[in-house]
Amino acid sequence: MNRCECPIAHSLGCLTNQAAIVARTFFSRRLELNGIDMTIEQFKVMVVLWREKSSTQQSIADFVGKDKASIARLITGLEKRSLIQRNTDKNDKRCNLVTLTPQGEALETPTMDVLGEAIDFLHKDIDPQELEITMRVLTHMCQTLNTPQTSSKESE
Amino acid sequence: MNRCECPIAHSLGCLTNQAAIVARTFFSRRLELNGIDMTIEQFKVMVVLWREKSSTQQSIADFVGKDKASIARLITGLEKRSLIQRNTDKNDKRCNLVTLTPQGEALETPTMDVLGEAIDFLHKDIDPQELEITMRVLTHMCQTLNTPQTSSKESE
DNA sequence: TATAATTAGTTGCATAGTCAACTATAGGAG
DNA sequence: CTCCTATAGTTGACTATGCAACTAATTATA
Repeated sequence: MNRCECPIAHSLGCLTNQAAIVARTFFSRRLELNGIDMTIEQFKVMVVLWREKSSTQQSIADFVGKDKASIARLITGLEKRSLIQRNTDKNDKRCNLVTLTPQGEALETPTMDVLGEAIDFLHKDIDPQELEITMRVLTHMCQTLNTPQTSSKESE
Repeated sequence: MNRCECPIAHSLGCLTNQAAIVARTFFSRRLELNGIDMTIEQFKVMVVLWREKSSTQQSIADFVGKDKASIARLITGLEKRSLIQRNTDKNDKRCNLVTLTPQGEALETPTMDVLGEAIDFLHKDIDPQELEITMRVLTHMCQTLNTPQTSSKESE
């Protein structure tokens, strides 16, 4: 049974959701097939660290758009896999400074290669102009729906 | 910090994911603001039941594209909220026939109204032609990536 | 300076998803 | 009729999410 079979798939909301699920599953399997033991969420955290080298948990949370509790648990998972280290910041003892281990650093190239291949595979038979329009519409969608919905509790 | 800030947001995969998250959050808040105590996943199950009136768990799973374990737990949640009933099928005792309670039926109109409003809000300032292209690209994406990835274990 | 407010992180709770192992039922082959 | 297989559902383990309550550290303020 096709995964796009959802009876309310005729809205952008539902369709993006289905597309996101298949994209996640696809990339996740790609990582697995290439022997990379990393979930997609952990991957996102790693992307931030590969760029920033060192970061607090809160700032990672801001980057990937999740709350600090989720990040704390993801970090714990990455720590178990020995891909990152967590150390208290000496200047601000509230903060943990998250840094890569050598193993974590070593995974950058192979992992980003898998990402590149996955993106190529996905983009290759989409008309460039239509792709561009789609990206624009989705970006617009993120911005529109991200606006707090005047529920008086996110007014700040 | 904007939720589309993910540093790898320049692929369709990542963008769809972000868009899906904001769409889910948006709709979820809409339901909440309208006093409808239902998660999005539960909502999807309800949509199937509003159409089919009665369904086995497996067939719901096929419709919404999740595995039977997920559906079993969603159904349990809906049962706790007294929106559905679970009864063994007399003709095939392996199956549970899931049916709506009066409360579950009564929620159809208000809930679908919220969905309609949410879709209108989302679609209203998107060019119809660009919307159509986007839907087509996303549908194509679902089909392309859904194909088993020749990993020799999904060969059947 | 002492108190209040803010910020970073952790933890518990509820929901959700996948996979795998399991039970019970059903249906087909011999 | 018995055995084998397939199917429906349940449950446990693991990962993930968001919210809220909590601690510890920091900063602002009175």
